[in-house]
Amino acid sequence: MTNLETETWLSPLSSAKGKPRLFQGLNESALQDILSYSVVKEYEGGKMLVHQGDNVWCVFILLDGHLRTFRTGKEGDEVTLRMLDQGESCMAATVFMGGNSPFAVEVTTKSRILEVPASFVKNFVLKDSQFSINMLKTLAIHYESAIDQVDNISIKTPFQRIGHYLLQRHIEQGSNSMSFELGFKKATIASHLGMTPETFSRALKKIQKMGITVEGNKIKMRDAFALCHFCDLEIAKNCSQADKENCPHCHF
Amino acid sequence: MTNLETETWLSPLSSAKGKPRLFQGLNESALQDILSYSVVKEYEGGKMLVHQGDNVWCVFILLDGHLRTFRTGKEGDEVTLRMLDQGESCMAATVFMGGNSPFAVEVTTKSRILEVPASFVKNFVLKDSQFSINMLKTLAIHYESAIDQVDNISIKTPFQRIGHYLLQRHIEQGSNSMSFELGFKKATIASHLGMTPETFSRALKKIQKMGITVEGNKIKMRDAFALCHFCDLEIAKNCSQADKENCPHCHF
DNA sequence: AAATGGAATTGATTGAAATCAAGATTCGAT
DNA sequence: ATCGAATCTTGATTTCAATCAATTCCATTT
Repeated sequence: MTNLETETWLSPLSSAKGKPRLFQGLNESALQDILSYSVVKEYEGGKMLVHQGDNVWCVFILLDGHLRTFRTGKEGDEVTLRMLDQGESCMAATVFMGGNSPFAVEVTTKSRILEVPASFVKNFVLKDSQFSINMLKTLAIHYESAIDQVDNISIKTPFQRIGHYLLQRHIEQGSNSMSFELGFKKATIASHLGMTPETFSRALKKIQKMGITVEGNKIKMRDAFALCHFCDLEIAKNCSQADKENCPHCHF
Repeated sequence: MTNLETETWLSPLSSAKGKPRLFQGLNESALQDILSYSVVKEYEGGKMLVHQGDNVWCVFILLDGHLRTFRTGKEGDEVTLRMLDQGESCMAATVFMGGNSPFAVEVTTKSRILEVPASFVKNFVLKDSQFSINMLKTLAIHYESAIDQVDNISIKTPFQRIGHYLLQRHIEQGSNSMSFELGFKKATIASHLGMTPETFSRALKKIQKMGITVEGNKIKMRDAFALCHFCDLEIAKNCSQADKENCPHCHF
């Protein structure tokens, strides 16, 4: 497989924005090594990639599309754990635990996915220390965002949760534009935030009084600081406006 | 520092039960290497080891005592994230993220703690692949238990959460004895399970109708299966009775 | 043994989000 | 454009856990 082909087939592997964290800083030969053991597959929206309790044989890296990981309770209720965008990966933790997946993975929109065999991954972390660092960082990020989710669900009101979520999305998407996409179905986000779609809808309505306009999947902000009310230390870390004079709320 | 001294000062490092996961499978020289860069400190209960947002300079490994990690919201409400027993560690993820701690760490009972400098840890994962594996497993476990917490809080009733928690404790503590310790203050557990102490107390009362006796901090079970009702795939993994004929509920 | 203070329990009340139940809106397919 | 299905919104009601408030229990100390 030549370099050119790699670039073509696996565009996110080289693009700045969606480049998988797992591949950052790897030298070309390491990357080729990984790719030679992996396969790229396409899935339609709705397909279940992994069922809760499945034994997983690979790590999934999302080249294109959207995935959702979620957990189902005995009575069929479910929580959305993560909503994955291009470049993100899942099943890394499960592969290291060597057991069954504690959650399910669903393709929400048509996706192209790189599947790296678990056995290869386990060997490769021993050989390539950059890859091992990437793995550690990936798991650390997942862990921290799970903590965030616990925090959100247990000590924030639905209103605050949505504000916090919107602010996060806004900053992730470059924070310069005055508008951004919700990216996922509202019911999915609601489930991620630990509330029903009805509650989500109502809280979203309430938030419009703060200078936010919601049109379907598009969120428009009156000004750059409309969501600052929901900021916290975690978010401020990634905010380009933090500590600037013109940010009215960054007084941590 | 001789071997004998190590054994004496750092008993959990060699004991089977509480041996830190981070040190499992390390050869003696690696262990000595780590220890020579680390310090052991003693703290009284109540001491705050880390405040939310602090910059951390080390990984903590609990040799003796109990710790609690928790997160505080803007209005002062808090969630307990983890309750650490002997041999467990914290701050590993934060060290790899290289930022500020997203949660606080409190000493709940007098503790002896091994403090391993962050800079050393970051270097050592590059040198010792067994250590790097241990680190990955540790993070994976933390991640999975955070997922468990999300699951608990958002799709289980308080009653189910407590049952699940008790069963977990029971199995952790060797599941042969018909009784086990709660281990932490009830209010702390309540906070970990996302409920108030009042709700915790009421649900605990309700659970006694299932053949569980609660006396202060001690839980006694009428029979080995009293808590099986709360079992799930995650727990069954670690249950020595799983898949056995005599377990009335293991029909996964 | 009495006294103190923190922790846990118990009861009464409130409130916020889930649930139940219709509509409205969007989107895709024909 | 028209139909149908899925998604989302809105309103009315219920329910479960939080809150408020008062004891009781327990561990320490004196």
